[in-house]
Amino acid sequence: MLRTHTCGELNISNLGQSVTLCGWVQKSRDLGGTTFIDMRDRYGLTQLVLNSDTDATLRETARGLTREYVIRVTGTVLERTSKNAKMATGDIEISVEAIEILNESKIPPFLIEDETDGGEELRAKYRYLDLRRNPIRNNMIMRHKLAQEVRRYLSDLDFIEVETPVLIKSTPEGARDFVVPSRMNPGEFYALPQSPQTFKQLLMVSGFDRYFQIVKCFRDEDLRADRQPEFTQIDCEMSFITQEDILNVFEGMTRHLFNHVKGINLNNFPRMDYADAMRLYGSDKPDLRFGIEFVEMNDLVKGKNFGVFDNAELVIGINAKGCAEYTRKQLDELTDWLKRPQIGATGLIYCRYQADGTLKSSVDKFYGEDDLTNWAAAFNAEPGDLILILAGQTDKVRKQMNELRLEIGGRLGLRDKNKFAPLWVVDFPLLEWDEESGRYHAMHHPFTSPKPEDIALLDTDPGAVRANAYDLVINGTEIGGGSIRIHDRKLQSLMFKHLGFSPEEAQKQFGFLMDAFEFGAPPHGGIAFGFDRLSSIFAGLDSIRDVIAFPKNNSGRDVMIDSPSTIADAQMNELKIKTTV
RNA sequence: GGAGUGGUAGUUCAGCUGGUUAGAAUACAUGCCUGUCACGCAUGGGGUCGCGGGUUCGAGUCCCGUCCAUUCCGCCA
Repeated sequence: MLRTHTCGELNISNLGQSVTLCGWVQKSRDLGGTTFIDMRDRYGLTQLVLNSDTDATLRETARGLTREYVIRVTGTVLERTSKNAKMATGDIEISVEAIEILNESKIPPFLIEDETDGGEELRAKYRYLDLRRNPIRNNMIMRHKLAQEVRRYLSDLDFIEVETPVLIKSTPEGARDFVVPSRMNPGEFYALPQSPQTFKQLLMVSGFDRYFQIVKCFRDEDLRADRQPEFTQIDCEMSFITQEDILNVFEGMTRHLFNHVKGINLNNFPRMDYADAMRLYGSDKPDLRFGIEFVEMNDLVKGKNFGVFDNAELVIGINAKGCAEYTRKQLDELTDWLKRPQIGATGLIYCRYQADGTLKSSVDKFYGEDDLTNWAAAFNAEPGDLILILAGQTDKVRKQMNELRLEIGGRLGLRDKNKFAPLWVVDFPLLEWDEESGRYHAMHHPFTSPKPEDIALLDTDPGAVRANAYDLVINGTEIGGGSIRIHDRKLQSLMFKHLGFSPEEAQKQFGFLMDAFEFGAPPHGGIAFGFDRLSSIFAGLDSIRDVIAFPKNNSGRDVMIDSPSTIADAQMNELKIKTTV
């Protein structure tokens, strides 16, 4: 070992000891007669001191040290004459007796400090320097703890971690696959898994009973702040269970993680039907850190000759508590914000419950005081509140109101990063109509089982069939999702039929799974958590990039190693990939 | 595929209705300073204003195109 201690552990109890530390030069402060150097490693910061008692050539060496030099220092632990309460090692300093320069460093392009001056792009290019900073390193440490606690919790419940293949088969369902050419099978391709879904089901057929894996998954779709082309899932599956068992085990896991990693004890997670989530919040992942439920107003507003409301399929409103003070200008800005193409509302109608108890709406021409009083009652509004109303086609207006609700919640400071509101959303629809392809798609995936009592509806009203599917939502982010699977060949075939597969296609794509179901497949189900998203929520971040050691940018590029990149013609030839221009 | 925002010193940014030599902070360099810890003080170096074209007597600023970054919509079973 080149060192006797780390830079984070020395304190007043070490006084007088001769120690050797290794680390990076964080900063030096040369006061003329005295030179202070802050030395950093993963564990902390220790101050070195050189003064008139120090050897002259040693002081000269110390003056030549600039930021990020890697040094090995031997000296004696002294009590500081002026202590620094803000530092863990602030009571002591090292009187330097020897300095060995282990490696020099160029001046880094941005500050290696908690509050850096570097922008995202620069930090990404020099990610190894960014990872030296406390906030990013702490994210990595927290992520490690999360993974460790996941393994501990699940292992204690007899789950077994099994690795599944990364080179698998491309399927047409779901997201676009990343593909890998096969040199030994010219013209053929592997696909990288979007999830280990079929493998974990086969492990259930194999009798593994309880499986999990912390595993990389891949989707070749456009990225977002919370979406990377390669991401990590906590993938889980259990046999001989009901939906209730899955919810209990994984609610337990989530609470275990909050308890052991953040020291937070969460109450029992509420549950909500998909239909209620859509009706009350316009979203299948409502942020329950705050209330503000939708109020449906059709009965209150129809038939008063106001065309916008009369022609609308749905009129809904929310009560923005205490926002009656909003000026006309603020409301116009809010309206413009709603009209942006990303949201696409056609207009915003409001009703102020003014401080003096009177009601004033933007549609007073059509609605009298009695009407507005009824509105206020429906919203439990009080003086000082502002009712915001949207009208239109049901799905669209709910989606728009969801955006408005989140915006208002944010403005009212109700989306506190230190508050955690988990929610199970259950009873998702099995199928979802897709205009583009003109057929139903599996809302979750094609292996999800329908609720037995709804199977009859498959032929008459496929969109109304509910699935044994569930999502775990925390603070409006989908953290996990799963389902009770189909374990019967006949039912699985029926599903593929409803998804527009011919029997031949179904056999070609998923025959291996349906064949397996014929050899004693147990009833099973599972769930997968987005590990990056979970980590980002624990870290209080909106983006998952800073909980990933080496993330990709918005275009799927790694700007540090500069990938993806072209390959040599020889490689292309070997892979039998034709180049067409 | 679409919409928004941005690109000016190593870095983060300012730069108005187009007008002298493009600024600030910080970083960096040099000097001074014996208790700093955001040390202080003084001095200094540092710019293809993303790239290409256009308008104009004159473009960092206006227009067109393009590239890059970022956020969102589509997409993501």
